[in-house]
Amino acid sequence: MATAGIKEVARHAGVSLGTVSNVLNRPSTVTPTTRQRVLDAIAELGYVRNDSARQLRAGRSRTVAIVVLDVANPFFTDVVRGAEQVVEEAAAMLVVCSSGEDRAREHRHLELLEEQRVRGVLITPVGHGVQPDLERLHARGIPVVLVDRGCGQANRCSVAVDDVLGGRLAVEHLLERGHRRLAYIGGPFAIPQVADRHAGAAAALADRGELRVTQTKGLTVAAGRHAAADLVALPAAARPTAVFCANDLLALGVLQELTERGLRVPDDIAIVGYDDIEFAGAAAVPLSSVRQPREQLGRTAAQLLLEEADGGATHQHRQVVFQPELVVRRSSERPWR
Amino acid sequence: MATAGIKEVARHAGVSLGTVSNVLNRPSTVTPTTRQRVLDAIAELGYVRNDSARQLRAGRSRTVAIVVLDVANPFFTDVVRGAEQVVEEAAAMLVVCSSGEDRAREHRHLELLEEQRVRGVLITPVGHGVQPDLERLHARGIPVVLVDRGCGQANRCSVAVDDVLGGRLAVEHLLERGHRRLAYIGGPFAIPQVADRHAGAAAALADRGELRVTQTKGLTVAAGRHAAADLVALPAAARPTAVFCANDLLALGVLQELTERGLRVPDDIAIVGYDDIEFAGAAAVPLSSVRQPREQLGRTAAQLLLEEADGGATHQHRQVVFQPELVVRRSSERPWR
DNA sequence: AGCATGACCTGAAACGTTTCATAGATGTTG
DNA sequence: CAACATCTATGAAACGTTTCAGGTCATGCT
Repeated sequence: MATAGIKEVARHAGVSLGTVSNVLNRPSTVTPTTRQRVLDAIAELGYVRNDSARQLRAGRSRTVAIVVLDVANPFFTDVVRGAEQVVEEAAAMLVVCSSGEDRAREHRHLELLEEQRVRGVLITPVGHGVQPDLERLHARGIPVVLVDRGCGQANRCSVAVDDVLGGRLAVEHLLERGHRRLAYIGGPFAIPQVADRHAGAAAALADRGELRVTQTKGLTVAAGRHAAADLVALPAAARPTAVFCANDLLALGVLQELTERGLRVPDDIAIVGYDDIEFAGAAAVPLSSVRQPREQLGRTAAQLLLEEADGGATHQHRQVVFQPELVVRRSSERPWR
Repeated sequence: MATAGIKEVARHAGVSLGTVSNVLNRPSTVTPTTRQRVLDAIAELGYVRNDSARQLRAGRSRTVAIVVLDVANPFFTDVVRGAEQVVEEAAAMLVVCSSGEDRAREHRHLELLEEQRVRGVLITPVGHGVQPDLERLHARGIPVVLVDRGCGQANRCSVAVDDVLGGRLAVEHLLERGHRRLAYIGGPFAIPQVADRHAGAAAALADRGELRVTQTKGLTVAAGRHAAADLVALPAAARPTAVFCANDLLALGVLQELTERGLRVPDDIAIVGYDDIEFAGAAAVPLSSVRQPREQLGRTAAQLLLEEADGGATHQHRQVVFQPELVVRRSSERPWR
């Protein structure tokens, strides 16, 4: 099934190689008659461009890559959707790779992408130190945009969401509803998001109330149930009246455990989660949650990337920080008492 | 930043072009001394293979594509994860495209993939009729494996899950728990999955009970709440004692609405969902659900694809059908009455 | 008629690999 | 020592495009 090339098309249409190429790439420079003859030949032979050859000649490809921590994580799938929109608009192709939080896999992916001479890479890197892989890509002229990670230096573009602000929004809302004994559930604190959300919460609270911190081992429903069990065990007078969770999964776990142990949400304890995943609004008690502009994160990242890829030297690196937004639902709606 | 090629490496190491290529592709045929010299040169120049050139020469690429209906759908993300495992094991790359249920986008993706001369395509096609696009790919020698769609003809590989069996499992479970008045909630019936699950349910029930069917407009939480409202309106004596939903989202909606209207699950009404999404087990009342082997679907599809791509003429097309599995949780656990 | 202009088309060169027939060197055998 | 086998290394050819410096020809101008 070895496919016909431009050469055969040319012979078939009785024109030269260059003319066929012109029909394909600069149709206006070819006489309508000739053009039609070529197009007919193309249709007849079922000719399909060979992208490898085209790229080889061009020196770079028309694909953009996005490397996420986990393809199955709803946060990233939304980011991917956003990026997809922009990339497709630019007639390019988005390839999605997932590192699975594994440095080695991330490395392998980046190697392959480099061999493919991709136009650019959107990435949420594993870990936070220096990123020799990314430095190398950049040095090779492949633009890199950090996603959901700020970057200290100004030598790169990045898009992120202000997690400190997110924490602040949640706590300000709870204060405003009259809560004074709050709890923060989240962990491990090595994850910057977890630490930032806490920092924002603590700062907002200042000395207007107390914040009980429960560190969890992960951001899962199970961890949430576990942490909630501690709260239940407290004497009612000392028990926080509202819980802010680093994540909706934790919040769902907390909700589940509290309900099961006979505490009512929001009557006995209010809950605010983070991420506003699809199921936050569909929970037994619809969850208040801090929403991140996920698709927009992806769109903006892709825009910055294409801008850098096309703009070349004139490009100014930018660090974009989005603001999260609090979505209030039943789990924290009513004023306390 | 135009990168050094094999040629520069050769000059730098004082050997010929072919030798460098040999070091890269058949290291054993090169003397250790020479090999080392070449490797040093490669390291020093920061040489990186150019995949376009390699592919051009080879005539085919090392990437496999998967085209799904929606990247953000948990079902597909799991399928992708499965496929990823197999493809990466084969030192190939998986590119994920999403058609967004849109024929035109699907078409565009397939065109691009064809231009890239991908090694093969895993696809859940939009719609169900004949697929000229797929025929064309196949005719061009690009293997195509259908995912989550059986295929009548035997001229293709496919992997799917037996939805009729899934419906049967759910209803048999409910019968066994003593339920006799059942409801099926799902729609639109134009979706084969919805129709098949219903068919299985109806067949399993036969004349052992009655099945009230409520058609929904979609498979969403909102649709579930809406459908549940109808049930609540029924006089208690006529009300089904158990509901089987075509989908977990529907089931979550039903659960939410029933709870809100004062009906207890599972005491007043039992629920069985379908898909066993992550949140099924984390719902207010953990949901029983029919689980599909999603990752395995992806793995098997990828295996079939690679087999076809490598096996060439000797390849036998296969239609694999997996069996779903019922996961019983609190929403339907207890015997009725 | 002579010439410049433009419109259209041509074909060779280059992109960076891999492959393969062959040359050269070294070792082995009778 | 000749003949032969084995092991390494060589460099030209080919893969399918795009680009670009020209070539050809009709047209309009002087």
